[in-house]
Amino acid sequence: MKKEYDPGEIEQRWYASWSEKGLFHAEADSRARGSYSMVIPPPNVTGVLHMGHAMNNTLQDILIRFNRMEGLNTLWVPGTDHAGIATQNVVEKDLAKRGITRHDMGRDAFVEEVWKWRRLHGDKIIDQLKRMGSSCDWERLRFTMDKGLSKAVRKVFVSLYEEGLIYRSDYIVNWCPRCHSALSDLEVEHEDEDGFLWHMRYPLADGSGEVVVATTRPETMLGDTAVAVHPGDERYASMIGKKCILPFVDRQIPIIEDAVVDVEFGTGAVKITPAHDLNDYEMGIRHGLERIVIMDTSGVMNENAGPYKGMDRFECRRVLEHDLDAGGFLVDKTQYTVPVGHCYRCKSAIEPYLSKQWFVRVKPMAEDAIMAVKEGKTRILPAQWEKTYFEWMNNIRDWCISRQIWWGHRIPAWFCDECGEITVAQADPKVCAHCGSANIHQDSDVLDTWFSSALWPFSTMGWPENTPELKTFYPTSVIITGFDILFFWVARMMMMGIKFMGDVPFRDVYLHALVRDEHGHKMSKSKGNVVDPMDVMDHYGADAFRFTLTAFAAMGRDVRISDKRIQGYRFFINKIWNAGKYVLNKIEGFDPDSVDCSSLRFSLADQWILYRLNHTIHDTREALKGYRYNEAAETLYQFTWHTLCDWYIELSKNMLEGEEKIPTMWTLYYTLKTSLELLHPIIPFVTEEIWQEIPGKKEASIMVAPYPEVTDAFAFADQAKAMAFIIEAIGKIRSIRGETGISPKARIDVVLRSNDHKRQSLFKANETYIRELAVTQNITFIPMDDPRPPRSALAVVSGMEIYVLLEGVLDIATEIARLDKQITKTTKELEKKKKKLANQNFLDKAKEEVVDEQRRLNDELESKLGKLKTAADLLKD
RNA sequence: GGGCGGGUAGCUCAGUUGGGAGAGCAUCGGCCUUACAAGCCGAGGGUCACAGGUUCAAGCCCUGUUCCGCCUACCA
Repeated sequence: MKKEYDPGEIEQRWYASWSEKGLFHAEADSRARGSYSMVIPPPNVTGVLHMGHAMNNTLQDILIRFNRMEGLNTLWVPGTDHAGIATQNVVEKDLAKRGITRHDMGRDAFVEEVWKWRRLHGDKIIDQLKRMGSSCDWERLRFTMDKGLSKAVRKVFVSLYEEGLIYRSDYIVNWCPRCHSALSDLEVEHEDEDGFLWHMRYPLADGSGEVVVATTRPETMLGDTAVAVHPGDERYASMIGKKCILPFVDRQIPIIEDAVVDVEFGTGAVKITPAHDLNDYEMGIRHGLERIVIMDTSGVMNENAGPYKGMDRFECRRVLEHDLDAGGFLVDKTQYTVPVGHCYRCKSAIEPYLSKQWFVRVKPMAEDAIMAVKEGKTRILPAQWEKTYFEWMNNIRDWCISRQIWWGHRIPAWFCDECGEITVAQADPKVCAHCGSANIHQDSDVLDTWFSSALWPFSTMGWPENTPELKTFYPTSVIITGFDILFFWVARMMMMGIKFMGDVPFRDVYLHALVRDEHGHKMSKSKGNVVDPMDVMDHYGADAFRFTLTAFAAMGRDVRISDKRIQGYRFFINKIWNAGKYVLNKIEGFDPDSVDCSSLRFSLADQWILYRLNHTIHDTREALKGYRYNEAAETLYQFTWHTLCDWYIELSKNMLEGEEKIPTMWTLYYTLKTSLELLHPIIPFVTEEIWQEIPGKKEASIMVAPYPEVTDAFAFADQAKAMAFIIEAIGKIRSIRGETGISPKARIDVVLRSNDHKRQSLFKANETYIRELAVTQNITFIPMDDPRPPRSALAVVSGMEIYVLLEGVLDIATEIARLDKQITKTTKELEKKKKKLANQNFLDKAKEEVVDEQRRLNDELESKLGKLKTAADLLKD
């Protein structure tokens, strides 16, 4: 084995090996062992791996590998998402470089171009996931525009349509004038911007006065069809029913009353533009108002805008303001913060726009999805997200699913040019279902990308066929994803899964945090703070990267990735490597299969590490089962480095001779192997590399080795406690050495003074540990009747005093100072304890075991303090 | 406007039934001890945002204040 761990070559080699052996594959066999399944949140096919993916896939892979080692029939379905608008934008940009627009090509050619793009670049992110070690079943790789998935999409659309849950209607939608498409409410990002509130006057038609309205969007006045005031607003009572004149377009519009109007806001009179504002649209329906669309699909003013026709909407605003002012219509203009919606893809300002769109009536499905969580059929973790889920589900509005783009699932609806009716069908119809005319054409819109994603947990398993996959693996065990797509995706999968499969799509939902930069800022290209996971892996290896993400994945908290931290865990990987190297070297030629471990005479140190290992197994398993990733990582880090390496391996160096040799070799072998298996789900590569070198009979890969289980055979609680005393003593002696500046090489003499015979014999029997790890020479045991050794440093442990003889080793003054420091510290602690125990209420009301514990600690501190004081006095004389 | 999360060591963060405040990095001192200097041994450092309350006991539970972040919203 090489001196330093080199991840690059090793990671590549093992991934290929696992793949060749078919270890990622799961068969759909419901008779087999229990099953465990997951579907990947499909990354955009245009995507490149970012920190979010890295986090997401690491957490998934850990659970997949853990459960696979548990012996479950474990499936992880991978795939990619066609990502309608995003992908179309990418390909359009590509074409633009060649001076071509999609309109030059036409729809069919453009769609073919996107497929071509996908074939060329679409698997990049898949390769990156492999680089991370993701153990997906690649034989089952799916794409949301696959034949099978497209079939599922059509089936769902047609069913919902027939049930009346999908309908087509005029409505105000979020329109992106750049993408030329409607967007769902979720695809709009709101942001407060500095704007203005314009007050403008509309003269009354009968010349009896004027009404002043306030608006943040003066250009929409061109589409006004009413002015509304609150019922009973005395200021305007006399105007109700009258008409006012809209400047520039000279339209007469009524003044109406509606309870929605806020008396306090602005002038208490609001202009109503039913075709360009949702509120106004709804008010328009209530009052039967005309709807005048004043812009085209690019946000350019149309013929209804009269003299402003042909102007961009923002240019129109500027010109109109000038004209209003010039015409004496502008009363006031004040600074005002206004929330503006932006397209989540291209960031253009969203235009509320009246158009005909397809919608899903989601209320009934939302109710079932709420019930499923309330009844515990699906658990949402961390639990605080449940509330958010309910909140959204309860206030859900119909889902606009049509998009005016070309890349995506075409809506399976055909319009009849003869009778005007709509035919919705799974198979492309030849004639209109209503009048039989062959003169039909398909709706040009495609479906919202999330429509197909909503079906992902069952469409990837072959639905609508009744496949063995569905039987074996549905519902999936858990979905792991970022909280940012709880509504986009998780909620909709819940609705669709319950609707079409009759059961929830997953038992658990685990929502992880966002990965941010080290200062807590969201990573973005414009900020230039993006850390590329591929760079990280090039530098530190996939294992170090995965371990970092895991250690940071505390439930419900943002993750701040920092280079330093990754480096720290890179060192940890190297530490494991070196421990492996040490153990393998020491057990060379050792055949673990020839040893019956139940007949081995384990040393105290052996028993101690086996006991600690048992605990580590328990804690790690519990943490993983509870999605407490950071705890699992922390537990294993502490055990491997600070228990196994710092203590046991050091202790083992003096136990590889004589009768201790075989038990020590076995313990080294066993502890290393088990630790690697425990670590494998988090850091698959380095663990496999070392594990393969371990002697003895074992599985073809650590990937399919059984995950370690707690065993009664190592329930060495008493021995572990005894060893802990020795470790404590070694620590105390080392501390004295360190603090008083005794040379690390100087073998010192130590006197252990105690009347505790058991303790004395324990230390006598295990003298070697102290001699080697605390670098001592003579260790003398004396009873409490014997006088304290003069000119010595003192450390107090429970039931024993430890004296380090200083004669000729160092200056007494240093030790006096050291003791004084400890006396101060101990006195403080003791005071706190005394105060507590002096409180009668505490003694009366606290649990008995708590009081006893406090008394014990008090006594211990008291005795320690006394000893320290005596020792200090002695030295001062 | 509504909702959620957070404020713990210089930095990044743990701390799940309330009972002696932790880790990593950074800092300081000492070590090339034959697995590892990407390492080993030792040390220093915190009125757990602030103010109240509950309790024998609060980083943890309750109320209020404040600061930061996020989500959500049809206040023109």
